[in-house]
Amino acid sequence: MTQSDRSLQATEWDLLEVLWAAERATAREVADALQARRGWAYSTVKTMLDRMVKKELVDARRVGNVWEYAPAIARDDARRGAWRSFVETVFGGAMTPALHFLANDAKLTKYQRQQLSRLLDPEEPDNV
Amino acid sequence: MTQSDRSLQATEWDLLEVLWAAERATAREVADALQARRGWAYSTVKTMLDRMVKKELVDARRVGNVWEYAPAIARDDARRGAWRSFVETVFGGAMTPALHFLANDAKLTKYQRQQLSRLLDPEEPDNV
DNA sequence: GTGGTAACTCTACATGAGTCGAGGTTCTCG
DNA sequence: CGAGAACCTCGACTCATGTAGAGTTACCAC
Repeated sequence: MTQSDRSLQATEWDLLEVLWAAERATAREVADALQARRGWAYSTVKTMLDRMVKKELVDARRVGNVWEYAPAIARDDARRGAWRSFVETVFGGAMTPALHFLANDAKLTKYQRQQLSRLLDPEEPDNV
Repeated sequence: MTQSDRSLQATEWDLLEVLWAAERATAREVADALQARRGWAYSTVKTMLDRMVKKELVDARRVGNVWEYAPAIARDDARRGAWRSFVETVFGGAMTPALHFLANDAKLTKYQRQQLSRLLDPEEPDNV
């Protein structure tokens, strides 16, 4: 249950990025951060934060007369979820074709391929 | 321009899958295919198809008194676009962290890692 | 205690996705 | 030709997302 199914919206990622970076932040802080790079008004950010609280994507707590928000989900979990849902919608959930695509058709540069390859086969193949 | 920016919706993938598989199909055929696996009514499918025509995701042509639809974009292009937008929203567009994630945190099975590794390093490294 | 300022709440509206039902048009075949 | 079936068009409704202004409250400095 909770929120783990529905994958995040692009804007939700934006908000969460700020929170992951800050650990926690007041609505105003988040708003300022996003005001800079997205031009959103305070109330826009506040609304989004509150809606995300309802979805259990962020936690809110009142500190004095100010609201403080913190991410309710871990970035890695969010990323895994996004990857899962990517494979799900784009490849009908089939991992093999997805990997095949990445290796052959994703238009990675030579360097990126090497990089990925190296990451997959580390010199010291131990710690699982 | 055209549609290449906005990434496809999950339902749009469903519709397109049918069209990619069939090369082209009448509204009714698409509707039947999706009726089976999704329970959508004919008019639902028709509406979606027509909206997708407007977005230039599919082509439509009248054959006799029936509409025929065909994909307007290639599946591989759609997949590349989806991958691009995945990296964009989930990793802020940074490919390196994205690859790092895939190699380390995506919870691939050992077999899948091997598979990917093999795909990246083919025996015959020639035809670019 | 009063004004100013920062923060908050509430309500609202537009757009897009998702979802049809009702009713009109066109074949088709007896 | 007439009845049914098959197909299509239109309008419509709900919910989520994106976006924010206006008005209200809380707090601080004087």
